[in-house]
Amino acid sequence: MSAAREIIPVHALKAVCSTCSLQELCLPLGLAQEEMVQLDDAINQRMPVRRGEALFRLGDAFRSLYAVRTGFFKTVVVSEDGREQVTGFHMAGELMGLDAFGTDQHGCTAIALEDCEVCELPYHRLENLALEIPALNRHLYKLMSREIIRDQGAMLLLGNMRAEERLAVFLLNLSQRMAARGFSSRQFVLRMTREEIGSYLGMKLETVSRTFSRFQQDGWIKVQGKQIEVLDLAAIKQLVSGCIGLQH
Amino acid sequence: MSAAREIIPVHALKAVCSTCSLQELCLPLGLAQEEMVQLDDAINQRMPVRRGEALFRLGDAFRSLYAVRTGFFKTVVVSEDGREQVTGFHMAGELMGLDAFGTDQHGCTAIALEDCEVCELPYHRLENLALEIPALNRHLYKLMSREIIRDQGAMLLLGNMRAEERLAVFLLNLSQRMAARGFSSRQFVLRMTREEIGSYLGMKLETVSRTFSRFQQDGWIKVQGKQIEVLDLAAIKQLVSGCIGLQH
DNA sequence: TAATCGTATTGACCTTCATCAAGCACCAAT
DNA sequence: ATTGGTGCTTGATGAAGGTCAATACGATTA
Repeated sequence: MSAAREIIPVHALKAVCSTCSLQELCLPLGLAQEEMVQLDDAINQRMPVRRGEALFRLGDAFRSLYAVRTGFFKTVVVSEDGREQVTGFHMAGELMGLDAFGTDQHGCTAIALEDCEVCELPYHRLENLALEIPALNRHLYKLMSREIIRDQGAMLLLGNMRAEERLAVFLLNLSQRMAARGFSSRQFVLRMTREEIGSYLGMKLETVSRTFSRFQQDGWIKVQGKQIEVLDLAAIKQLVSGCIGLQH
Repeated sequence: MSAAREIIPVHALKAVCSTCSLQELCLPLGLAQEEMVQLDDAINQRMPVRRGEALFRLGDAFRSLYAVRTGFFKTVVVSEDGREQVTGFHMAGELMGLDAFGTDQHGCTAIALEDCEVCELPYHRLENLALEIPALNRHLYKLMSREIIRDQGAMLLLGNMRAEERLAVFLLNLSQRMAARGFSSRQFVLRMTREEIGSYLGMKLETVSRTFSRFQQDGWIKVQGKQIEVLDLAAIKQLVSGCIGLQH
């Protein structure tokens, strides 16, 4: 990304929400054409983030929301003694920073799990625009409440489900989100380590590994390191039937 | 709701945020006097809810936010097969329904754990008012992001902590919230059952009970059914030092 | 006062998962 | 090709907490 980027004239970086393929998954969902053009003006485009880098850190001053354009992020909360909990994984079209929206500090740390590109949405511009465009304001409410519901689903998962069920929910959720972006829902690459999956699901990396192996023995999936192939979707769904999932 | 409410003249139910003692904990926090009067107009006052009744249910059409005036609520999510997860406990000054704000359906069920009174904040009025009063709009953002952070704290708790730590965090959190409302932080009555505590903390009611007993043996608290007395706050804080808490 | 129902406590036992440990696979850098 | 690093797999063992069950308590109603 980087090298070529310097050459592109600034105006070419503008006006993108209105033509962006991620519209339907992202912030401008449901805006009228002219409103979307207004939104374009409020956005800083195509900020690259390299693998391993933090886009923002817990405690940083909150200035902007970020939308993932390409790549994959994790968000984490770190406790004083260093224990780390992954609070979510974020892919193209998803917003990060909502947990700080309207406050002055970020509430988590966002780290790129591969080379990424994000759109920056400066808070003050977004706020002003939202006051002018009721549909946008309402959409922001909606995105935040969706985030709350998603977290509550995760609480249910962490509080009530066994290791097998957790991992099944995780796989299904990932598979659905891949499908929503036009990728295969049967075959995909995990961008995160076993340890990160474990942290998110409240189990140890060894248990994640063992559970993957068991799913493979049962013929439900094929695992080769980070490469996952779903062989028996029905069986996995069966396992989690009756559980509330991790919607996104 | 019922009997007594019909008799009270409507004007007597109005104009309260501006004089309500819960201001500092509730929605109008930080509003100017005149803005608060505008808010008064948008609010329906003093809706009673009897113990055991649902204020709203998961799937109900979302029409209003509710602020607890007096009493104590739990919110729960129910999975298809009937498993129930308590997602939060709510006391005076706290808002319920934020997880549905801007959407059309409630995302959880709110049940009164004792006889309660709530203020109803109809969504359409609140939305219109927020578009007029930027400070109110921003405060709504802030309340929602605080809810997200609270849930993420709960995820950390459910994913990383042992039973003792969870219960300690729970007690400390409750104690602080009592103090913030002018009640004793050393002595209070649990409004919820052991099973509800367990559901919230991701453990079984027997484990809750055993852990309470152990705390009592250690001389940290005195338990008599629902009556709790905190004897050694420092010891409890020590136990959770290094854990991210359940802020509220 | 007794009877009943929901709630709480406590014990005995068992399952699940964490922990500790060893070895392997893969990639990057020299 | 060799070395080192990081991440993954798998096994053996133990601890934490779940499950089942018996009993007690406490509030409400008969």
